[in-house]
Amino acid sequence: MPTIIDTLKARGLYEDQTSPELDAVLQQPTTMYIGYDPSSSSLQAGNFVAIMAMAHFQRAGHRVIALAGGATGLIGDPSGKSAERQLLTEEEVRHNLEGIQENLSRFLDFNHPTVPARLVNNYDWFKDFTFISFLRDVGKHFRMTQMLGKESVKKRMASDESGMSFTEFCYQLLQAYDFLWLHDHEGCRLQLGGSDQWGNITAGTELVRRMRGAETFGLTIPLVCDSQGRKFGKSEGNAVYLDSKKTSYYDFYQFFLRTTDADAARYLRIFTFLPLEQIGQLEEALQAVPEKREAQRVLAEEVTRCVHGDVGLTVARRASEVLFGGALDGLSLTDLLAIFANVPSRELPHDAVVGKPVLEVAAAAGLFASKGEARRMQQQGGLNLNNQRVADAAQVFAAGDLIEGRVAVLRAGKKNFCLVKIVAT
RNA sequence: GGUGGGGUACUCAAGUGGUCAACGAGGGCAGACUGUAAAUCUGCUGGCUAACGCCUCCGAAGGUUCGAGUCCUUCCCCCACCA
Repeated sequence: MPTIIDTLKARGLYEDQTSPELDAVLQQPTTMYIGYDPSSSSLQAGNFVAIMAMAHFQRAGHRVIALAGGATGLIGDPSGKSAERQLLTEEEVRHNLEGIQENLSRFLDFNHPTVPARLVNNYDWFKDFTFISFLRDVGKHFRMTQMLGKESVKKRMASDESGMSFTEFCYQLLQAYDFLWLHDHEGCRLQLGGSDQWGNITAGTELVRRMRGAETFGLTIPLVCDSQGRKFGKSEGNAVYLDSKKTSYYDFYQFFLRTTDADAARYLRIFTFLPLEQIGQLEEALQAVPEKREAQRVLAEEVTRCVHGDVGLTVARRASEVLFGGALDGLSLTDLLAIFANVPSRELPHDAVVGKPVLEVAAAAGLFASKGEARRMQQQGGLNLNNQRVADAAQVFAAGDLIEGRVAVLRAGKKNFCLVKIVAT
């Protein structure tokens, strides 16, 4: 019978493991955990890879624990960072944890009859830990040479401009202790993480071995990049979030729909639960008739449905059809509002819109940061009103441009839409 | 605490008295071509302005000067080594 490791490998979710014996251990249901950084109130598409790996574990009958780094988030992980990072306040972290919990609930079954997922916060076991007892009980088991030998530490020490603070240096102790705590209290034997977490994970297995004489394991998943080698999950310079308040259904769907051919099949394996045979077929279809973009479409639909449900998918799909369909003429106000419910909009008084230059309205609506930016965009032919190019810089917003006297659709470039709604003054 | 090196726009990075809203590269955005792809080509990338131009900007605050990113003083921060 294929193990969870075989599944992960086949889907491109496997990078490395600490010991070959892990394969045998995973023949039995095992408790594993993965840590999330609460530096944002919503998980990003970048966290997606880890979440999928975790979901595969749960589907394979293992017990999964999501660890929110409420305490470690107050310190900051130096791994993969070139510079010291900003510290979050305790309130910020608390707020962010709530959002993360909500995000995770869409992938993990917290009510599973036999192996319900758990969410824990390491602040709970760190908050009453005193510095002295931590040094005595935990610090004793760490050797300086090993700590200094960590890749994340070495890199920073060798850097000309960044260096590293004691606080960040201690991060690995905290993460190692997490593993120990979960081992003791939850019977956790495996930590999963991104490949940049290798050093922190081995610090944990090492600590458990020294203090408890027990063997624990680590498994890393690859850092997913696009075919250009760029880190996955950035769109127009902004991260793609799982929270629809931060990234709309529409933008979320579009992000996946715009996937490059070269990445489509790989993303399908990583980000969906579709059977590998079906993905193989989509891959062939993409070769044969690339312009149909079938693989991208399925990818966008699957992922959007998983994260935002059927409702989110419907909204995103309808908006996409309309926005890439041409003229908006036949649409009623009700339709428009429904379609654009999830697209950025701005409410403006009638007087600030009708009779004003379109450029000014576009800037006021928040489509551009300044009038100058709006002008540049217009000059380059990238400004559209109701899907019609604004060719004249001096064009004035006419009353007739308002659909049913209430809304108008502004667009910058191909894909940045903004709905202007008129409010009564 | 001492010595040396740094802090310039989204990032990297030039710039050592005027020609600097600040070279260059990357990134980003837009247009053309396409398939909402890739590649390619072109343009844009501090604010206000139709434009002339005005304003803000080079870690912070003062100062010298007709004129300062560039010189001086003090302060803050980062890095390395030493104590």
